[in-house]
Amino acid sequence: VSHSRHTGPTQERRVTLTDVAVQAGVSPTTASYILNGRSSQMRISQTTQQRVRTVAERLGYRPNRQARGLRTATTATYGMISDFVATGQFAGHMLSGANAAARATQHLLVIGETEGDPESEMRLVEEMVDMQVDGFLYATLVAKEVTLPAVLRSQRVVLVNCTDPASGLPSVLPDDRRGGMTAADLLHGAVPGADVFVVGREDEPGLAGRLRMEGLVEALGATGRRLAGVVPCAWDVASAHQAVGAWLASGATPRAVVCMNDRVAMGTVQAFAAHGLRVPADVSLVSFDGSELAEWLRPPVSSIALPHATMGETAVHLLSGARRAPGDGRPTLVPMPVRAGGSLADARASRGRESSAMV
Amino acid sequence: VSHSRHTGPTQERRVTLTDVAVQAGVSPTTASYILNGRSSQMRISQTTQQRVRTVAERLGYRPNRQARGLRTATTATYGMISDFVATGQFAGHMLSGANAAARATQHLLVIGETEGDPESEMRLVEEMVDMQVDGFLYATLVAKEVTLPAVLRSQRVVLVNCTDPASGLPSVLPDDRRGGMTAADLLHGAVPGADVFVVGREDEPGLAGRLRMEGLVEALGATGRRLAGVVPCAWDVASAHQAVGAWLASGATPRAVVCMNDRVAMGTVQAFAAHGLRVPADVSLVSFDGSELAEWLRPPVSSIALPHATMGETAVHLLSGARRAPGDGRPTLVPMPVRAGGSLADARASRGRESSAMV
DNA sequence: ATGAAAGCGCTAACAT
DNA sequence: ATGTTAGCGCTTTCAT
Repeated sequence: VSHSRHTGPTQERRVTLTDVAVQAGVSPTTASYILNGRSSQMRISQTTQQRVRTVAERLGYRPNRQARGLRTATTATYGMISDFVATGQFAGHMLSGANAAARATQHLLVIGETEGDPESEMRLVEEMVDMQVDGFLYATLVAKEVTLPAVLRSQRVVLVNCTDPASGLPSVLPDDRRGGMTAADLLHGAVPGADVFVVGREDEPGLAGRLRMEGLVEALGATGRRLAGVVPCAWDVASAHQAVGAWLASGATPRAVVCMNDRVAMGTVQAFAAHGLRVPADVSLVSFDGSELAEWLRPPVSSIALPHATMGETAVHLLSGARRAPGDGRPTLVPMPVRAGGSLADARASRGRESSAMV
Repeated sequence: VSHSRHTGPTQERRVTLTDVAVQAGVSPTTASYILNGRSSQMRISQTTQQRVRTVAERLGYRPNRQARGLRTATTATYGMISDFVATGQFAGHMLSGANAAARATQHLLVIGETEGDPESEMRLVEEMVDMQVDGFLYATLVAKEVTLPAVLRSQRVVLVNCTDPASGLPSVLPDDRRGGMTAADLLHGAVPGADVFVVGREDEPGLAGRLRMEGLVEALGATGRRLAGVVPCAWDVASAHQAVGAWLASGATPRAVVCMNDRVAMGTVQAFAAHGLRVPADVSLVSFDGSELAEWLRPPVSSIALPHATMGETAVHLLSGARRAPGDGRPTLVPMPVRAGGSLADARASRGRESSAMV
């Protein structure tokens, strides 16, 4: 090995497979087989294997992924196209889950934020295709139906938090319908007889509102109840605060409320506080999202969580594992776990203490 | 063009540079120069240029980035190593800013979440080095001093939201010190004579607490005031709620408060409400972070924002532009903009109306 | 049980 | 003003 000239720093050349082969006294072919763990099918002697491995280790050999990729037309990377990654913590959780799952198969994640711009989206996808990512995650901030951009049609792709029903492409969605049922069950457990109200418009953009409502109504029906009413408002703090405030001012005295998301829950809690309604003593509350915000409220609000991390993971598994499942087309639904807070009355406590000791 | 056999779908081969060259009747070299916009220095005739471009367009030619990369030891990607991307919305904003800046130079972003595990971090970096990313962004959730992992020493790298003082490596940090001064100024404008209190421990992990405090004290001093006191608590909602509650219960009647972050502000506001203190009529409030949470509080809290998106952008510019600025070693400080809420008293209104019309 | 040789698609010296 | 040639580092078919 020649030394660099004494001017300037040594520009270390990376160790190549050939370097290893030469040092170990074998051909690159042999070295390649051994280092890729295919030596058994090739019947290479134990001693040679050991020698090559040792040399590789000593030299600190690391394969050049571009060279390998050029040969195999793969990259060990997945591309993730998302409309919004800066808004809320949802994208972060999805990314986190997807990243973890990708790591488990030695893959890296390339990301791109489109900001909802089709032009930008197209360019992003094209560049990722050019670099030969092994597959795409196509994610949206809000759960909804989409039409997959044309450039992605010919790619291996899994939709996350969205579906393209027409295409039958694999997709991963939160199970909002069942989530709605869970909400009903939780309130039933807390305030058995009570009328149930919903805060938040059903027809907010996206699938969530409709599905949660469906599940809620169905579960209520199963125990012979009906939805007592909806306080319509946009799914944000200020709207909920205002709408619930007006509702209470008009004389409402709710005992069981479902909030369409945690921001709505925050506005609702603010309005309750302003009207002297105590949670959960006077009114029980359950919400959706499972964000940190729910924990921060007084009392912490029980929330049915959007399982973004799990969705990210699941999507990557779909992408990597299962040989393109026989295009059954039905979305993979991920259950929404309950993040328990203190916003649900303890039915046992209010019904009397016959059944359990005090806590 | 030959058709595929009638069994199975057509496996379209990608158009290569050679395809274009052949179709245009030139050599790959010529085509390469033209399509890379270097035809002028090579003195290639206008007609040839036009012809090649047309053919490339017609064939839908797209360069194979791995092939190019193998040749140039380049990838047009940056690697971003972050400890936590799922926690809070900060990582999302940084990613978003970094992504936007990277896009502007045709670069893609490869991300990796280490979860604070050095082992995982090392592997992530190694894999990114193997794929020959053109540079690294090394980011932390909490602003702090770090020691750059050894594997990254030899790489082009910019630290984001952290510094490695010993190394003199380029880094980007929020200007928390000046942010502290801004807080003092805002309160001075709102309740000129009032004693100023801080909620939140100064020695929370990370640089932010100390710097904000420094700036605050300095700015107070500049107008002949002192910090009236600190309500020490962890930087989260529950701690702040509890600590401020106890403080008020002991008889405190603050008129000007700085909260160390928006979660602390939330707890503080909750405690104020519980004690009948109105914001901003009774007490003025300013906070740090500039998160959505601040907007959601009643009233919205004025917050000095962590400029994560700008930091991400800046870091990418540092990485791509400036030929490794003469290792001056001082961090690039990004200003923290004020996100105005309604938590600051209007001093003019309370002092009388001589100076301005009512709004 | 191992090696020679070809080639992935591109760029860049070096010819003309 | 354009073409020839070599080679980036790896995998893989085919020989031996």
